[in-house]
Amino acid sequence: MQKGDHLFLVDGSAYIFRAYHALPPLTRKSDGLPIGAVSGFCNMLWKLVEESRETSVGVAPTHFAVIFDHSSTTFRNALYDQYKANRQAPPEDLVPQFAVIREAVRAFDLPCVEKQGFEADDLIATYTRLAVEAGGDVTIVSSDKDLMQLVGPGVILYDQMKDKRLGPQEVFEKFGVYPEKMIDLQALVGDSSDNVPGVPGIGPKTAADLLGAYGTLENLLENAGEIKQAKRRESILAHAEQARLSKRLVTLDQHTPLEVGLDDLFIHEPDGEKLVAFLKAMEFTSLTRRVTAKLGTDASAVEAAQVDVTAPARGPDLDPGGTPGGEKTGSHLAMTPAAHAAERLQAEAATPVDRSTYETVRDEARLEHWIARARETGVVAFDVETTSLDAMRADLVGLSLAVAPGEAAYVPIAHVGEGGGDLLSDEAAREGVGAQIPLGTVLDLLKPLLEDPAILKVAQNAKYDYLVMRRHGVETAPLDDTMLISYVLDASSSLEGHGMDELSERFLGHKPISFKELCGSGRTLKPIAAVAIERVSEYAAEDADVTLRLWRVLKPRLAAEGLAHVYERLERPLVPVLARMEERGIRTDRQILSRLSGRFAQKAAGLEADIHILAGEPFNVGSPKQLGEILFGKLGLPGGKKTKTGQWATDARLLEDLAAEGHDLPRRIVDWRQLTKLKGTYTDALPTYMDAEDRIHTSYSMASTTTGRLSSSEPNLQNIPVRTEEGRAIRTAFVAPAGHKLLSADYSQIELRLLAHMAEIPQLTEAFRQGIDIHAMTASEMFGVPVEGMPSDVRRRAKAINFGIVYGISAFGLAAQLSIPREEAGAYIKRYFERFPGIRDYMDRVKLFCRRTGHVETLFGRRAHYPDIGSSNPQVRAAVERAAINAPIQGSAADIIRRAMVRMEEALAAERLSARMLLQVHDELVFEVPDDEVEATIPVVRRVMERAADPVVELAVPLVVDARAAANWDEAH
DNA sequence: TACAGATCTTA
DNA sequence: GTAAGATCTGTAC
Repeated sequence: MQKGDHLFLVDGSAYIFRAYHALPPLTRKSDGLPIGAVSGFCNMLWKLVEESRETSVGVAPTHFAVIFDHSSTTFRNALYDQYKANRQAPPEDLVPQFAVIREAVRAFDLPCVEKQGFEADDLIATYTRLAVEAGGDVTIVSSDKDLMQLVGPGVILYDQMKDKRLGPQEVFEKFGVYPEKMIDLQALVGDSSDNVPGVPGIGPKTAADLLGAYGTLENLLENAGEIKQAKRRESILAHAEQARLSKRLVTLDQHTPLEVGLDDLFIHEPDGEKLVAFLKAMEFTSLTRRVTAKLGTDASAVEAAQVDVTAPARGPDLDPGGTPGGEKTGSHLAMTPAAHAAERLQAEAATPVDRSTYETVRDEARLEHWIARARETGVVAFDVETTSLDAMRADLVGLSLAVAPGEAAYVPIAHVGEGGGDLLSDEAAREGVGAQIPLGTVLDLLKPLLEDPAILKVAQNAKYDYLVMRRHGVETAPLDDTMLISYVLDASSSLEGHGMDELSERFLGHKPISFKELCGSGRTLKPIAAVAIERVSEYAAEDADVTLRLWRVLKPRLAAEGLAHVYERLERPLVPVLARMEERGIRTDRQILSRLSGRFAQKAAGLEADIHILAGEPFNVGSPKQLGEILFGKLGLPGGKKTKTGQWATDARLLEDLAAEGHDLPRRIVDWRQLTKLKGTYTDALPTYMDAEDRIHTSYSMASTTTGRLSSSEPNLQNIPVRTEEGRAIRTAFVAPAGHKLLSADYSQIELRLLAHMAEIPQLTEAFRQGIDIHAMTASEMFGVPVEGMPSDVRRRAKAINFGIVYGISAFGLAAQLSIPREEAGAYIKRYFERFPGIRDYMDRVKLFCRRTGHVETLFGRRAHYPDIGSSNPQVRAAVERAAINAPIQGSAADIIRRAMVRMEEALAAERLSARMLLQVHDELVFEVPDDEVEATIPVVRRVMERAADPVVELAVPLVVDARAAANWDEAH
């Protein structure tokens, strides 16, 4: 929160009573649930959100919260036991609506705040103070006079019913005192509805007069003897202490401990589908119509949500809270998400993991028992044990299940004797390990459970388990992934990763058996199938148990921290999409790679011989250490620099500079390195990944970058060469099979476009709208050179600066990139910021936000945490700041292509196209398309990609996608 | 055998 | 100047 921000605080409890009384009583839904107040509440909230957005109410909110009362007992009861003692119980038909209204607020994707032991007014007072201190403005949506004491500079009260705004002047007109005197006035007048006594015989008018004359309550009480009117004087003298007590009762607590921070109230677009699902469930047809019209959600495509207030469960895929048959968790519906999450963490951390209770399932009856238990709880954590870390090559060895914390089992399937079984027949190998249910039977029994839409399956790194099960004919769904939940919550460069062992130690305080402890490593590595079943059972069941416990701790945090949208829209649905891409793989031409390897080897050998002659002795060219000795020691070449570790630096840029000075040796070393790199990393290595159909299956990691990008490994298909001609030759080996083409579609300048949008730079936005060459435009702005006939070097420099901006530019880095003095680079940057001052403002805003909150956010709300942003080491801090500046840009682009990928399969299917997505390379998607569908596919792919930000973010710049199809990746790209 | 550092590939 | 992963070398264990 900062200057210019605007916080809206809705007094939810007052809202409820107004909605209830404003509507005809006994409005009921078809199933009999009374929903009059819910309806009124939703209408008012929608109207408020919509109107405030259109700024007719005043300034549009940047932060928003709905605040509720949480309990009847507060610190005021300790002061005065009669406080609110004569409050009447709420009407009977209103009671069940309270929980539904909290659901409504969540459906609107608005933060819903309440705290045990505190009144809504105190929370409102605290948020108001914090917002004002941060320099922001506040609109309190309420007409309660108790809140008038908060009105002041930047703080107003808004009465939605009357459409009236109350500032200090309006308060004075109404009560005869300015807001800062409201507390004293209330102390004198009292409040019969809250049982605040006040001073008998003193009403608002008298109180205002007295305060006008005496200034403050305390001054009045001290000098009450001077009051002329006898009755008034005696009453005040007699009730002075009562007035002081009343003052304490009506004074709002501006220092309530908060569980939801001010910055967590940052507003974002409502999730149309979630909201419509709720409204449909409530049968609010006219509001549904208005909402869909506004948000562009297709109501017919959305199913009504399950909102059931009679049972604590809300359906397993929405909430890991009350599961039917699970232990009592309290009526969490009445809790804030944050309180719920905190309670969960405490509960799980307090329950130790006990491996001795796990069961090894060796017959069908017991397996059926576990399946039945899973059906009772509605949630099951599972984990597959296999022969390989590579999901595409892995065979099932066993499988574990957990249905409740501490209630877990392992189902051995393909364990063999201690010898390993390599030389034995299956049957002989399985001797002596005890009974195991045959694989086919296990699958037959588990398939209905794993595919049951009503049973939530939880896994750690679910893509792996999903893929293994899919290869065994099981389409696991719905699926939650603890690794991805952790990633969404805590993506950070300095925090460790999201592996299960790590998460378990962090959140449960428990260290699970590691794979290494179970199977050894290196020379001692033993196939898991050959490890004693009882030991594997403990290990595997523990993994499922821990996964379930982690899920119970982490899942509620998503809602509490406003990250449910990121998880539900950008992570969860991508799991099966990526799994299928990995499963398909891409066809590769072994011959092309082999020919290239030969050519590279020959050329490298020739260069190596030359190098040895020029060096005067044979040495290992691949050793930078030996090379440095030769170049800068023996031959005494100039320009020797040291690396961090004191070795001679021999990187390509340095060698290029030497070559430019006319030295033969460095040139050849650069060439040799390129060839051996291409050979070693690509042409030699790629064939080892090919399967029987000559296809290569990469593995995507969804949780290993701080920004939200994917990464690819084994092999990495996101760094296949493209810049040099020899490198590009490798791309010709990635081919489409007979009758097909490869289609490559990539976003043009997506990061710069997003920068233009996010920083709101008019020149850049306009240039993108008109389709102007952005680097030439930048050069023209900076150097005053007309775009027509611009020298290529001028454009090149501008291009480097544009890239630099996205990377959080430094003079040092730009100087290195352009091989110019640092002073010159610094001058460029200065000039750039003069021409585009909005960029500097934007960067400052991002840094400030990060400093305040410890994180930055993408357009879609994904967070990247930078705990070291406040480092006292200027170099560290500058590096973190650059990362923090880059993350929202890189991350928003990553979010956009994720959205495109999630929507792509359905869009293609809807057009009856059989194109298959194979690869993602950050801003590019590669498809395999039948020859005769290429023409029809291109517009569909482009449309999905170009509209991927809709409807959550309306970009000020167009997204442009270039798409081309060809027989191989090089020609398509 | 395991790990860190240097180097090079991509967006 | 951002974000990744793979390979090779050299050294520590």
